[in-house]
Amino acid sequence: MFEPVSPVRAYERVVEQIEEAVFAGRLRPGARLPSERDLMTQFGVSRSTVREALRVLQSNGMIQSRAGDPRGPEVLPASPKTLRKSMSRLVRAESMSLAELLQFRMLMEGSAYQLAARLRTETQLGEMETALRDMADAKGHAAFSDADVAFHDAVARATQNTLIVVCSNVVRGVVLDSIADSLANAADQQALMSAYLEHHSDVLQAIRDRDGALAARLARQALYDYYGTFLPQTDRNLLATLVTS
Amino acid sequence: MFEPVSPVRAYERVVEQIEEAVFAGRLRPGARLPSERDLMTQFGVSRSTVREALRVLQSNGMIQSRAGDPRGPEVLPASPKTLRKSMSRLVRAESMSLAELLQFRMLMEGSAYQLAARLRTETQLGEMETALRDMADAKGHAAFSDADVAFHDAVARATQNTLIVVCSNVVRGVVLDSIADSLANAADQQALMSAYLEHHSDVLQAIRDRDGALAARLARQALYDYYGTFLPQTDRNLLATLVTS
DNA sequence: CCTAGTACGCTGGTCTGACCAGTAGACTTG
DNA sequence: CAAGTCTACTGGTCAGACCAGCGTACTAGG
Repeated sequence: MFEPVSPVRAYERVVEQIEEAVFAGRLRPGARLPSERDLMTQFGVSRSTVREALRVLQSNGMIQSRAGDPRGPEVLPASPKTLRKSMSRLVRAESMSLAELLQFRMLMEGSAYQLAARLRTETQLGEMETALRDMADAKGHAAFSDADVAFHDAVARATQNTLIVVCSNVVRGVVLDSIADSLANAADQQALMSAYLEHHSDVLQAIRDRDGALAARLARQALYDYYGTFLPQTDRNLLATLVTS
Repeated sequence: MFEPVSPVRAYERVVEQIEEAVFAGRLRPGARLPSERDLMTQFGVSRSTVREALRVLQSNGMIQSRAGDPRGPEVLPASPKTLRKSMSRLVRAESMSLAELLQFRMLMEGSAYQLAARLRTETQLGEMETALRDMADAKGHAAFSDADVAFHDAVARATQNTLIVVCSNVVRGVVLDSIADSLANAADQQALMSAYLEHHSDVLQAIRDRDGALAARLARQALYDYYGTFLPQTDRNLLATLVTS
């Protein structure tokens, strides 16, 4: 019949007020908050309380403070970093398998590529081509990976859906988080990379042809071939059925 | 050539150590941390530092503390709550439209339903039927919504992919966050609900028949019909093309 | 003997006041 | 006018204090 109530701590109200100001646009990214000592008089609380509030905001990625900077804490632009952090955390806590992550990514990226094939503009096609060329020219693993990210981002942007862009990015990051070391030690990196590259040029062609179904299938195939090598056989079989569907 | 370094604050190391203990399983959900005064001697820092560390952990949803409880701060089980919070935050900050959210949900849920149709067991089919019956029997909006959640969860679980379960849940939550008020004031709630219900029983039949493509299409259709009424016409047209693809 | 009620010892939440290293910008110096 | 120095303030940390709130152990009453 009634809802349980919990006491509202002082620092929570400080957080709320600052959050509200950010969301309402009164505090834009790049703006500076008053110093802790100013905030403490403005809110009428002690510095410890202000500091705990700022700590929360900082851990949420909303502000950043540097010791000594007379300009005060900086309001940061929204970033998917915290999203990625909390997803990574959950993946670890629930001990999700790489197979699950990969399956999810295949599903999501498949849908995204299908949509992208339909909506892509010539400009975006150009971005994808550039990224692909960068991948081919890449010397080290880092450069290759950067170009890869650029390619996927270009495709995601072609969907004209910000949430798809963000989530693709985040999920890719989470997959990489949980595989980074295996990837670095992979025996036949070179072969893997060139196969991956070839797949992507096929994907690009499908997107150019506005063949969404094909683009989706090829994207799933590329993921399967690239990351599947790190999976145990049983998981690999499970994902194989996803490639063609 | 070199990476920029930032000074590591004391409270960050405290956070790291406690996080590490949680991830390594040395601190399981339900366990209690030492009191702040104990932690301060164990870490060799002041109470303010300990408190700022605990504040960060609390805002990440890893612990919870109650004033006066002699058992100390409680380690919480991992929960998608923070994931939802950070996604909601991002949606607001990037001012994503409802159309984008819905499009994303249609894509993701479509894929999930397709997979669920293939993998569902008889038990899960039973869970879906129960949820559907609860929806039909539901008196108020709250009960209806609860049963709806149960249905979607049952389908998500049928995919046997934890990440799909979590993300479906989160995205549904985010959509509801950004529409809750419109939904409550909807003129023809009753008609909307009964149409929604009918769609779901069709979806269930498709899942029962293991017809993934149909299940996906019907799921997208249901979302479109239900939430589409809250969209401006142009956005609605955009999503309409998604339903049949 | 058991139960109801109370008192205690601790908890977290908040405040005060202090010190330090670090930074930006004004200020001085060549 | 450019180089370097100085200073006033910043955030990070510490110490010590007080309060309300919670469990528990103890006590008084049945």
